[in-house]
Amino acid sequence: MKSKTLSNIAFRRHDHRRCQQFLLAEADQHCHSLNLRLTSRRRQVLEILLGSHQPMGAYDILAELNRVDRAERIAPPIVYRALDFLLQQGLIHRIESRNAFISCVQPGHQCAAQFLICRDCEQVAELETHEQELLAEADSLGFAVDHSIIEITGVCAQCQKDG
Amino acid sequence: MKSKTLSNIAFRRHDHRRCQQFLLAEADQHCHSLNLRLTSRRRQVLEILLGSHQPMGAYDILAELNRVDRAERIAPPIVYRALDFLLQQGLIHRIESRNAFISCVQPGHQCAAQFLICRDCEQVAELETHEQELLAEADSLGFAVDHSIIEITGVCAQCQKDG
DNA sequence: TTCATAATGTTATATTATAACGTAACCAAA
DNA sequence: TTTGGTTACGTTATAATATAACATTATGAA
Repeated sequence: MKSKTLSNIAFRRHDHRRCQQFLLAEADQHCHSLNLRLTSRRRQVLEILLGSHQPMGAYDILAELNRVDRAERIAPPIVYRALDFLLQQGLIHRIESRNAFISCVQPGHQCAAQFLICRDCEQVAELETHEQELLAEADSLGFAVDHSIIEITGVCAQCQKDG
Repeated sequence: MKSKTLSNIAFRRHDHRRCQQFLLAEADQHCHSLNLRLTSRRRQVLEILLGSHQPMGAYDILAELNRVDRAERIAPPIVYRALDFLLQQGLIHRIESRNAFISCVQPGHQCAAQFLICRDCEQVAELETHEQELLAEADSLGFAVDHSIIEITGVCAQCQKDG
């Protein structure tokens, strides 16, 4: 239990709206500084994810878009393209074991993230710890790492109490 | 780089047939000792996966079943059920980031496995290392771990040479 | 043999994701 | 300010992955 940065926002109280605004501003700045376009669609999808702090499926996001914008009938590729962009920029993560997406609580930190996923309340906590050992190990095998996925499923403290 | 057990079978030469026979025998024994039935369907699916040492999609397995058994027309649920059984017994793993399945090279070792996935040759190496720190961390948050997924994507040494 | 259970088989359908192609917005250079 | 290249968006259709629901068959204990 050495250097540990815990960001288990999902499992704590916090000022949701404020957090959301802060992360949106960070996203704006990130894209602006790289001369990338955080278009209204992309921003809209990011806002939806930020409004949740829980993983959402692509089709959940789609439904939300269509709920808000009742005139249009938005189709899957639009959502998937926005998600791809946000993933590439490290503004969101994909939870592989859930086919779902969640906003990143620490954009710009290289986002080699780890998740604790409660199978009861479905909340997800994002950790940011030393995975150096693991990566060093890959390295010692001559394996050039692009991307790592660490997803730990179980039952969170709250659900254990409630259960 | 402390205690390391490397089983990157995919990235080494080995006697494939012998390895396959050994793992099948282990599976038989495992199920027998727990009074579980490694039925012919389950065994058939395991054999297909053992014959590959690479991840296969459920529909790849399905196609293989239908290729072998030309009389029948096997449907998806049959494959998924066999896969579920084999997963529960820790005889195979699911690679979440690929929607694919691969035989476990160390059945019975609790199988908290980690994978190095080459995005070039698509080979997968299974590591078995200390993920104790990570699990200890989850524990320190009061999180009761069921299952952990660690999947690292990149380029293997061989493909770096070839590339 | 009979019954309960577990496993398999079958049909239909749900869920997740992408291919392919056309249109609109953006922006730099003429 | 047009032109043309590029990037993003929109649309239709369909591919790939997975499961629900229910019928049938096999297994094994009473």
